[in-house]
Amino acid sequence: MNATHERDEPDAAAALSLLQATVPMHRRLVRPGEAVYRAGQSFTSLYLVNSGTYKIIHLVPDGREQLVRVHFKGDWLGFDGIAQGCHGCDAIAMDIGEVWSVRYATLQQACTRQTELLDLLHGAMSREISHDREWLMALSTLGADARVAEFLRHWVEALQRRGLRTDQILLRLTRAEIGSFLGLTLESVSRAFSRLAQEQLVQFETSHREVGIPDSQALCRFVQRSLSRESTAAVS
Amino acid sequence: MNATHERDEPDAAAALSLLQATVPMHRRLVRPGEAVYRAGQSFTSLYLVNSGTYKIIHLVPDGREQLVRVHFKGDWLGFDGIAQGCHGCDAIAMDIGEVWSVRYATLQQACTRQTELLDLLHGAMSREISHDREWLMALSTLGADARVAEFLRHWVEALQRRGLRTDQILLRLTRAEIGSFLGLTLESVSRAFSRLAQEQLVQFETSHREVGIPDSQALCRFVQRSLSRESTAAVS
DNA sequence: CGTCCGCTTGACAACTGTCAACTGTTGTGG
DNA sequence: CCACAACAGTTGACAGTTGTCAAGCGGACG
Repeated sequence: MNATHERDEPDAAAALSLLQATVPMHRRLVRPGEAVYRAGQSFTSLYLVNSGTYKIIHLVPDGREQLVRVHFKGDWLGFDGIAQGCHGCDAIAMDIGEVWSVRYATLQQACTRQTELLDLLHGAMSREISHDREWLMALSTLGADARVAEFLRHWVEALQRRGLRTDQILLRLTRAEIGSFLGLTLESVSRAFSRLAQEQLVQFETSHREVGIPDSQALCRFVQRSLSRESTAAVS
Repeated sequence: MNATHERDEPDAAAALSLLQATVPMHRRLVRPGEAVYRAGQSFTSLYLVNSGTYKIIHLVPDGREQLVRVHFKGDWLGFDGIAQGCHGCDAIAMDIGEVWSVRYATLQQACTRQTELLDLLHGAMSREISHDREWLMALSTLGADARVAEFLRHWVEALQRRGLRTDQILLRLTRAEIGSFLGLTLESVSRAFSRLAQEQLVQFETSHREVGIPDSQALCRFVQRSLSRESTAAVS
């Protein structure tokens, strides 16, 4: 599939094989735009991503939608439902993919026997919490250009951990969706992309969704510089 | 202590008594400014808050600090450490309080025997994820005034769930700390408070840290109104 | 009593949102 | 095959919000 010979993220591979070995689950194929689950739907199962890309969105009454998060292979979907008993967001497939659904009750019982499974689950939830916190901090400290750069950096990092190519990434999101995630308007996202392109940090080919990343390190440096310039919102 | 005769949040009380009954733990008293754990410190234990208020902060190299979250009785501290093996933030006591520390390895073993404990833990982590997501959305959609209102609303809600008085709350945070949490400058926070006071949504007594909330419902309405006015950052 | 610190307020600058025009692509139907 | 509409994206001009800088107030504490 790619130049690195399917060297998937260790965690992702381990999670998938362990789950396959210990718990009964249901493989489900999804098509672009199809929902894995929807907000309000009662919580019964967790979903482990085997392939594809998924967006978590929150629908506001007006019909507008807010992008909350993007998930890749090895990620779990649906943790938000455990506490409340129903899901708070929609999980939508962005391309053809496969999720493995596991009944939560079953998983719970399996956890009492398999400590590795418990580790796996807690690790995934913990990572989810850390990830959300990183974004909380990013949103409260970074300006528009740096937010878009950080968005790309995270995407690249996610692909990197899964052994996929990172010099050319395909965002299956509109500018408006990216903006709704970053707290910006679509125009601000577009301008940010233009400025990043001017600084040679990204390149656009024929499609505006395909982003060339010549040097992912340079993106990190850009975000770091932006952080150190902003003495903003700091204490003493 | 208060008019409602110590009617604590059911969840919090249940969590505390269940933990006490099933797992060996260490009661630890903390004083204002004392750290429960610090960023970089290796992860060994989780901490369940028995009393007091705690802030989770992230220290940036420059010595500046970023407020990430505030915790109350019944909340767990330290989930972010599970995946990475060390804590990513500092947890600092804001007043005198008591936390119950439980070795994670021990807790894990106990979970294999006590399903209720597993439920409890997963519920807490799930709630943490939902909570962070709510704030992600708030930060990307709300203006300055609404963010401050939302901040107060959350604080009130947290006290309400624990059966404490909510008409008069004591923020143990400076304007700068609130600002760092909300992605605003201390001046913007101050101005937002002034505008909320003008609209009779809050009242300030002698101290600027004591906030009177005559009608917490009105705060909700204010945030809702603010949301519907902003067709911002929406998709189609 | 004086200093330090947290808070408020004002004036101005910078950034982002709003509105509008325009380009380019895609898909549909004549 | 072309005309057309629909849609994603870019760009410019301008307005609104928030950040920056500066001044001043008042309580806490030595």
